Amino acid sequence: MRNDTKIAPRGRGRPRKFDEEAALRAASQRFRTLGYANTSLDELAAATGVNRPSLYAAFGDKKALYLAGLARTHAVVDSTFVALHGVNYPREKMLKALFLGAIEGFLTGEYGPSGCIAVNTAAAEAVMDADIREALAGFVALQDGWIEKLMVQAGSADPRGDAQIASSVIHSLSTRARAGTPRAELIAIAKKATALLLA
Amino acid sequence: MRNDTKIAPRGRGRPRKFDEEAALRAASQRFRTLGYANTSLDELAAATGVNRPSLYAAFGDKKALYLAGLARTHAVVDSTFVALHGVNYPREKMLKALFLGAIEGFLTGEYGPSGCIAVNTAAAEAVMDADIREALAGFVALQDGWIEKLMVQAGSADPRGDAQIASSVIHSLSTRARAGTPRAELIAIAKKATALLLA
DNA sequence: GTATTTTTGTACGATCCCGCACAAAAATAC
DNA sequence: GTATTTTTGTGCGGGATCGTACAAAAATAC
Repeated sequence: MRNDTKIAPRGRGRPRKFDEEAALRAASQRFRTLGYANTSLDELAAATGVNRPSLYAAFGDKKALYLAGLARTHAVVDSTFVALHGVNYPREKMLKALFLGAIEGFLTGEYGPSGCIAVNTAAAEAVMDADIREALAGFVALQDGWIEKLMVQAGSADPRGDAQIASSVIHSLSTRARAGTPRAELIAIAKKATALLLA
Repeated sequence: MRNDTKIAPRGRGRPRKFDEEAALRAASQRFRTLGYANTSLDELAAATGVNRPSLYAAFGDKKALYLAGLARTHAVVDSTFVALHGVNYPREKMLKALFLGAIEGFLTGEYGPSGCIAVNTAAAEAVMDADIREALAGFVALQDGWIEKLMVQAGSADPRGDAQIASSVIHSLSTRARAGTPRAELIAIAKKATALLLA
């Protein structure tokens, strides 16, 4: 296995042994699998290969690391939407790509289908933690907003409403994936949603 | 405030000081607000008025108490669907009652809108804990199944598909409520979903 | 009134976990 | 080569948490 993620030189002191982006990716993976509250810093240190003090130095405390992971995922999702918007598919093909892409992502996971980190782990913390609640709201808004753009592009008569429904179905696909629903049923739901939105 | 929830006599030893159902309700409330992993037994003891050893004696460990709370909520939801099925509304009225009832429930909470305990707290544990995952799957199936029955009753041409979409929108309404989405927007989404399902 | 049974409530031990202190290590600057 | 700077990694202290042991309390059975 290659691990060539080189690190930008930092000028003076001892060079970092880890790649910040890779560590963030590993930490996010762990948070997504275990949930925020169940993920200990020891596990994060083990998963990232970075010991606790270095994690603190690089990211701050546990919550800051989690929020950084959410922000990274936010950026990844955003660029995915940029790409999908770029190809300019007709309505049906766009919906298909949207739903099926989401499903495949949601079926991913270290120990089984894990859905969306925001919908399925941030939500648990959202009532008592305003920062995480805002991050979750930001995710929802990102998805709603982009799908609305896609709907406009595809000539929807009610882009906002159609986007809210498509986005909602995606939320549910995330929950269902995590509940163990098999791929075939997720795809059936996506097909039905597509049919309703095209009618 | 009245508290007349009397306790069934238990025959021999010292009588219980608490009502099992009331304790379960209080515990579930706390789990819903804080999430499973964030809820300590000390908090549960404080919220229920039952000290830890008595909680263990009555329900078993923390997970058993949580699962009992989910089961109780499951039963409550089930009886709600029984009632909704009993009134035999026409399609539009039925969908309105379904969505608006869900929204009002999701906006409930000790410290702000808390959504559905299963969708928003069980999901976080679902990847690593098979018991909780099954409980979540049971919730999803309960809702899908009942809404399908309602769709049949209301004369839907595709009861299964329509039910899956309606159910999915409800999942998302739960997530959105927890993210802080205001009631008006939740209602707008419900209206749009109703329109699509009636088309 | 005595024995039995069940619940209560205090107290405890063991574990886990977070966040940081501190010295060693590894680089650059001069 | 010496000083400076930054990261590493061990190790620790305080605190929270889970689950249980054990004696006191409160009821019934005889």
